[in-house]
Amino acid sequence: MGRHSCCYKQKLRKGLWSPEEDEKLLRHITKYGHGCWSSVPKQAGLQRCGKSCRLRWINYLRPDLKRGTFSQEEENLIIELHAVLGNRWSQIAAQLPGRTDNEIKNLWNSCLKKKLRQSGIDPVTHKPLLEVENNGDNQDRDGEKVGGVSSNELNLLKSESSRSDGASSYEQNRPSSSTVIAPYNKAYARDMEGSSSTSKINTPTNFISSDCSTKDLFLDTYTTTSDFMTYFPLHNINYNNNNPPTNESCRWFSTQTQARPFDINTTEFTFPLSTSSFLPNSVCYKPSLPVPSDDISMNNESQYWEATASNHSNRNSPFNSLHNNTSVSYQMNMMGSQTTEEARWADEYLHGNPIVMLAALHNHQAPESLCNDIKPTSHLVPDALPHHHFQPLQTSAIFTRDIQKLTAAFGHI
DNA sequence: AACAAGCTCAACCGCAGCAAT
DNA sequence: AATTGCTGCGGTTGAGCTTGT
Repeated sequence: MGRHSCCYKQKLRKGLWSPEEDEKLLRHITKYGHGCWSSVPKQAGLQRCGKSCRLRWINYLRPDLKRGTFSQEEENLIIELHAVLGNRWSQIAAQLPGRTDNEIKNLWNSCLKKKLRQSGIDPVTHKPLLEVENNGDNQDRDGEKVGGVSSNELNLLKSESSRSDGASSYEQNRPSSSTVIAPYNKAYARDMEGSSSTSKINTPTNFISSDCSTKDLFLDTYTTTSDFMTYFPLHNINYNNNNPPTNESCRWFSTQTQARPFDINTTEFTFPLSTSSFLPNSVCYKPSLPVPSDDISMNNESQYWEATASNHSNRNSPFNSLHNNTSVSYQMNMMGSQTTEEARWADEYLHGNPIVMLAALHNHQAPESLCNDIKPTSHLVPDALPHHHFQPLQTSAIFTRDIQKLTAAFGHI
């Protein structure tokens, strides 16, 4: 590489670690802890720089690392979190115990990105590829390189050139998830004010600052999503006093989050929740995920898919127009290599995704409209919270309760 | 069998943020 | 206020492996 590096300067060893080196480092850290990383190699008798030791420990030697391939649940969670956090790998990794940011980054770059593309979803924006491509000029069909620059890169360049505040391009390009989470922050805060279950929760003091932007709430108050998720007691989201959590619904969460065990019967959850937990039936991913059996109209998969598909003709749905649009998009994609299931998956990803859906709710916009900052037509966007509109779309009583809960919590989102 | 292309993953790099001086 | 050192992060590289021709 020929570039300057601390290892080069100090003539230290580089490259793969030998078992002996591993043993030395492991023994040293086990015995003394790492303390100041820059002094570790000397103390451990290694010809490495501290940075290299730290990396080796974090990515390989740490005893709490989970080895092996990623489970489907983990992959799903990564995709969800990426939609919210973008390439903030360390924050994503914080939600997956035993996984490193490097590991997740590698998985994303080698596998998940491709999966999303194949399903017609832009891995950068988490929007339909065609929609993304329609916004650009010299872009190919599936996000691959055109003239040496991928469509995603073009998008980034575009957004980069159009901004002046110096923030990362992804902040603009990605879905407005920060504005989505904020209502939950508020709802949660209000719930927690009168809750007896706050003992274990370190609720941020400026949690519900009314003049604070939603972005501030999300990104500043909770410096990370992991904070937000960690603080978030599930039952406060999904149920109100009239609808306490049932064993059945709890069982659903167990299946959805089985990668990380937690006690569903405790007063609150202390493990970081998947964003999909907000909307249990949203089924953001392929329907290999178990469909809850306890909920209305969700008793079998075919029924669910049927309901979702039939929504496209539901004139009352605020997402009617976008459904039609995306259906066309996916059908066009399917003319390539996509299967019906993939198209459905992509459809579900967008229209069942709690992030996108709540963004729509919050801004009174359809998900795509929200992404594009296009104001929806008024007849599609009722002023009141459209409870009934979501039922056919989500076919989820729990989701409806979520909305009611939010409405009860702070009225007009 | 040989080669190329694609993929995976460990490791390196530069940079930014922070604290100490 | 400027400098220095440390840490953590995200982007990138490249060796080794797998798969396809």
